[in-house]
Amino acid sequence: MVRYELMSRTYAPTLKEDPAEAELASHRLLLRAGMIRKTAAGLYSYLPFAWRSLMKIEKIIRQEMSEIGAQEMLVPMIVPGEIWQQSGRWDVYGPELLRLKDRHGRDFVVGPTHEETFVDLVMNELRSYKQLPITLYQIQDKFRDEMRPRFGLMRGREFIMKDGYSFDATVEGMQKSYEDEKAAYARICERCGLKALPVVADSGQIGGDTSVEFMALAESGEASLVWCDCGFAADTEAAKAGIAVTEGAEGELTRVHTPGIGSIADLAAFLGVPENGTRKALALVDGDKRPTVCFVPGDHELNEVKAEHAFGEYHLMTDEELQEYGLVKGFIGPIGLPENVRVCADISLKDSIWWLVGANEADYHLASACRGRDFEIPEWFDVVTAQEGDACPHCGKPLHTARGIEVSQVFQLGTKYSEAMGATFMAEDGTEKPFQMGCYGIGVSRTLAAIVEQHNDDKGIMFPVSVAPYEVEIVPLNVGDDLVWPAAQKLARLLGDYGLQVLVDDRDERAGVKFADADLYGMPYQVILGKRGVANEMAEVKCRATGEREDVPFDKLSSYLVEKIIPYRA
RNA sequence: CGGGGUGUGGCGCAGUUUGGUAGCGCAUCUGCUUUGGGAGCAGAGGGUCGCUGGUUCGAAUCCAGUCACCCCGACCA
Repeated sequence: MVRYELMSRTYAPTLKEDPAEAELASHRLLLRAGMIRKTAAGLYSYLPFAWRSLMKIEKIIRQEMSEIGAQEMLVPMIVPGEIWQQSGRWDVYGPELLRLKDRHGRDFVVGPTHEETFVDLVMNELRSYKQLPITLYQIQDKFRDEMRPRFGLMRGREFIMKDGYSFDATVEGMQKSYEDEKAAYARICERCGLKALPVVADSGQIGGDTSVEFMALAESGEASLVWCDCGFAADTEAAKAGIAVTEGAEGELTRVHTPGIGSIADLAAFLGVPENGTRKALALVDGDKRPTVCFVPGDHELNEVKAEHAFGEYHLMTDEELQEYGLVKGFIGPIGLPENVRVCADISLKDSIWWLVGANEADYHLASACRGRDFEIPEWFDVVTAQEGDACPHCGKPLHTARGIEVSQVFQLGTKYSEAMGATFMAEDGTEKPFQMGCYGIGVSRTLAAIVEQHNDDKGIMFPVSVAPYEVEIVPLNVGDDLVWPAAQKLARLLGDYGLQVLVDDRDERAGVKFADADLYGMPYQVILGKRGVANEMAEVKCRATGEREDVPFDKLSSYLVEKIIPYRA
């Protein structure tokens, strides 16, 4: 019975130098610590240490799922194309979806997510409201053919995901299932040692109305979010913030000569007004191929996700298109636009009457343009990205911005998939109704990357106890010594007997090599055994996270470490 | 997919501009010394320079094509 692991028997090849391809701390350190290796672009092999860590993350997930009554199961990774055609996503999902044909020419996809499979699974057996609610989940590899995989585990093409699906009879039931799952997700992040924030999110390609994603706060995160002291937080792609705009001067419509001043920054400086006192005109071609001009506050940016909700498959006009539609780049305004142009504006401008705008004529702007008197805006959309200082939609205080890694997301799907696929049950009132669904995803491998991202220093990883591959690493400095090595074995066995997960660096390496590797691996506690200490039955215990060292007598070592470790297990 | 870049022993790189038959550091193996923060000395093994074709007496080097990977932009756990 092995109660501890020998370094010489595991496979964790470290790199002394930084790999050229790694930019992010997590990518760099997971490679250097011998936890992952790239098999191809966006495809990573998980080596033993990474796998042990992932198993712990999964264990935490399983415990929390069990707490809320969700059942684990497993469906095939390969999905018949037919059910994707039923849901309609076969045509909607782009090249990110890996499609393949079997030898008979039948269509299949490698599952990027499994709403279809689960709906197809339950629709014939769940026939009555009496069988509901039910929540099923699995932990499985997913494949998304990302256009640009990067950052190691952060954005791979194949990745480990926990995906869960709830089936309810009523909207209220679905909301309860959703809230349970959301609460479990918050606990999962916390137990994995992640500082994460639930933020209001866009529901993207998955669909549905209500969605929250959990963002692990990290400067290196690809997602940006806004948050408020009152507890509100949202993905900037979804945030409906209050935006302060400055009114233009009241008075007669005035033509202002602004030679060569086509940018907002130049215009604001030239006329001595704040940038949000100007109105930026964005020219685009909407999903129906109509030329469109959309006005936004001068200091805000168009948000691509929101714009897609408003305009469909739009694109910003090229210089050629601007010319073709008779628009003057840098000087577009609402007065005197060509007839066929669709005109709209961001809702933050709805209360604003006096505008400073382009004159639709090179080198001229219009001051005191009065909405209602000089022009009208027929359509209003929420299309700009919230930014630092915008007002919180809940309490009105200024929002802060931060960056984060999206580790998980929960969605209220409603009947999107059940209706499309004809998945119904018999309701209490005797009518056939589509299931009310929710779906819930955790990027398991991305969670590992996020943990490393939040717990590292210049020497390496600093694993939280709950997800560390091993809890203790014993570092005998001289394995050839006839006192040190027997002591290392004895202590390893002892700590193992107390249930601690122990790794012993039994390699015949120099002290410096072992110290450097131990710091790189980042096991929470190092037990360092040198000749002098061992002669006095003393071990030096180093806490990786704090750097604190303490000399502990052999006979106190197990109780010392048990006390430090057991309470911090997940 | 658009733009930029890189492919040379296991890893990190030089050599390419100006063609002349491949080098450095780390790692590996052997021996001796060393042994609490990535050791020293001596010796050894390992590369048809991503691939294909072309130019040339001669190609890592020049030309064409192709593949892979990385970085910047549009998607998402």
